[in-house]
Amino acid sequence: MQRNVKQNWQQLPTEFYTRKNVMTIAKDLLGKLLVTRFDGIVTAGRIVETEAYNGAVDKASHAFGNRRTRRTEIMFANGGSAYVYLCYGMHHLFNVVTNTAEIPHAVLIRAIEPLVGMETMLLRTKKNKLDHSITKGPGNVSKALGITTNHTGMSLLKDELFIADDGFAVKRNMILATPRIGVIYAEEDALLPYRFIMKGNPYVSGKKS
DNA sequence: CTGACGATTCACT
DNA sequence: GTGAATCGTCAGC
Repeated sequence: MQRNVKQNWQQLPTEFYTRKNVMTIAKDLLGKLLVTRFDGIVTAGRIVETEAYNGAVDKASHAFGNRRTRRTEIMFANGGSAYVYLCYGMHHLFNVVTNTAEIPHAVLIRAIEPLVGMETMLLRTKKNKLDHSITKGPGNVSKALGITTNHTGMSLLKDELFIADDGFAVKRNMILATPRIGVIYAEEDALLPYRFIMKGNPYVSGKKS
């Protein structure tokens, strides 16, 4: 499998995550690499779809109204940690905690384009063919990269689970902002353009292949 | 302790 | 387009 892979990427520093505007961070995460190195096995992909969750004032956020529970506690930590939770009893959704302590911002990574460790991704997802479905949608991203709720709270500044910049340049006209997926319960906040996608990328979730 | 439900996915009509 | 799978979390009693 993938061991000792050459790293021409630079891990994002804490200052990337502690910024105050979560929509800006969600946009800046497009084009970056989400990397896992569990048991020495590297898998990575380029982020092509994200969603911002704007903390206490966002009805779509688990931390709306500063609601603190065992599950959401990590969102109140300083930026740069993982928030992973179980959705529908079977899907592990990976989020990046942002802003400083006590401000529960987060960015959901909804899709990546596989770059490193595709064989491992195929094993984890029990697929035998590398098609777009392997990392399209937040549940599939976590499955392919081996991320589970056991990783919630993990620091993104260490070397098991992190995000990196490989110099890939994302131009403004490559990005599209849309309403978020699956948050109709959020009433007026459901329509906010807090979802960011790389225009035309085949790994972006939603309609068409 | 109990029940309702979800930041989803996939197979099937 | 519709519905099942599947279980941790959380509000309410």
